Amino acid sequence: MVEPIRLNSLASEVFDRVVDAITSGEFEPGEKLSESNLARELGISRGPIREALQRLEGKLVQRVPRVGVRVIEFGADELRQLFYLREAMEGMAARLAAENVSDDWLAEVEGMLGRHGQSIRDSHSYRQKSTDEDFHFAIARASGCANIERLLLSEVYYQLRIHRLKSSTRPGRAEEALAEHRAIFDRLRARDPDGAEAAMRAHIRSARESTLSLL
Amino acid sequence: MVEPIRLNSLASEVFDRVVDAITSGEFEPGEKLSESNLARELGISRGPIREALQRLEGKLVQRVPRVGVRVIEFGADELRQLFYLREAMEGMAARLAAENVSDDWLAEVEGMLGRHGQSIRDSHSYRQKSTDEDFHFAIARASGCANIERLLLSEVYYQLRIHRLKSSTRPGRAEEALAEHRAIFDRLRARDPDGAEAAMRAHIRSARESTLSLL
DNA sequence: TGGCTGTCCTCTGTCAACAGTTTGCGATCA
DNA sequence: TGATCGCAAACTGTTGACAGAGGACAGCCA
Repeated sequence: MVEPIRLNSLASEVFDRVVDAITSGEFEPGEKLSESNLARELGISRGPIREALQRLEGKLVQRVPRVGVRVIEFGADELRQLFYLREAMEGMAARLAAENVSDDWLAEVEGMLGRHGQSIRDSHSYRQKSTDEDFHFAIARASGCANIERLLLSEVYYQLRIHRLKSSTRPGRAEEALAEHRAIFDRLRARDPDGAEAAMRAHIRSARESTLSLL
Repeated sequence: MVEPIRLNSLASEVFDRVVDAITSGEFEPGEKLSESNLARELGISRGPIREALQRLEGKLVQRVPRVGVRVIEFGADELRQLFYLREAMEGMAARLAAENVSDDWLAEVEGMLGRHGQSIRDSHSYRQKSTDEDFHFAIARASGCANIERLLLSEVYYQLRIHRLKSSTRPGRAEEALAEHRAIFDRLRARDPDGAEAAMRAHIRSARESTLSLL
């Protein structure tokens, strides 16, 4: 079988690069992103740059008409509101997932949780490396609700990554979070929608408290 | 005080016009929107058109790379998922609003509900004319959560309008909805977050059932 | 007759350039 | 000395043009 030729548009390429640059801290919050400069640095014209920056608007950057685009700034208020949104959407995702999950999915996620436990015992941190390993993303996928999956990815998780860049987690929080994940998983395996939503919302409230108490 | 000069960008103008055209039925679901054609018809270049269409991506249109943009098509599945998202976000909005609302806000919304009641007695329909008169939008505003307000507006309400274009409501649904709105309002006035969220979610589930049963 | 192929036209993705606006800096004046 | 004004540079919003890809249609071959 022949490999299909991957013809990413320049705009998508720029989009990915800017997301990486922002979520890795290369571009700092509040920093101005000039279309002309980016175009010069990347060696392309301003069109694709404009397109990529516009796709990021409201997610990772803010635009001021006739002035330009800056990396979003993140205060305690914004962070709290982000957790509210997350609680609402992920709670619903967990509810829907509880109605949908297959035995295969449960087995896979159980393995993931086992690896997470091992990782914590090794390093006492709980940083997910890839989205495939992300428990929350797995539930969003399993919800079968394309809207929720898309919005969580594009509106919530990107912004969360910005915050995680410059904040540490409370000692012991990793173990707590894993225990809460196991509680959610337990309700998913029991196919208990109410319980799954309640467990997920409790988990996210707990993460919110833990995060905000450190500011 | 001098009125600030309103200098809308062409892209915003096009955005508004395309939203109107789609939500009013001038552009039908599935119809292809050609950048070149729109540019010719509106007498401007393709840049602002591209920008406007891109802002609508995922909301009212879908883009296929190298092919173009079509008006989003709306099946029963998509509609159900839209109601799930709505239930999650508006439920949370009602909860937050119950913690935030001022007496002034309550008085204003009580007046709005009174007008809605009158409108139903007159015409037996429950079509909101403007967003200012929209009960749900008022709650989203009152939540004080900018994220939720923005996403409800841009992701949910636009799509709902498409659906309402070509679907009738069950006889008697208007009265039901108003009664449910009053129940939500009652919990808001009592500053009861749990009750407000529960009432809102019950209302949206009820709307979902009523809507889907007609397909 | 049915499917494949080549051609033409239109459209999207990208680029380079122009006009008007914002911003920063230096000069001017009280 | 401090604030204001004017100018120049840089940037955004917009335009028109070009290259390559997709789609329609007619002609060709089995």
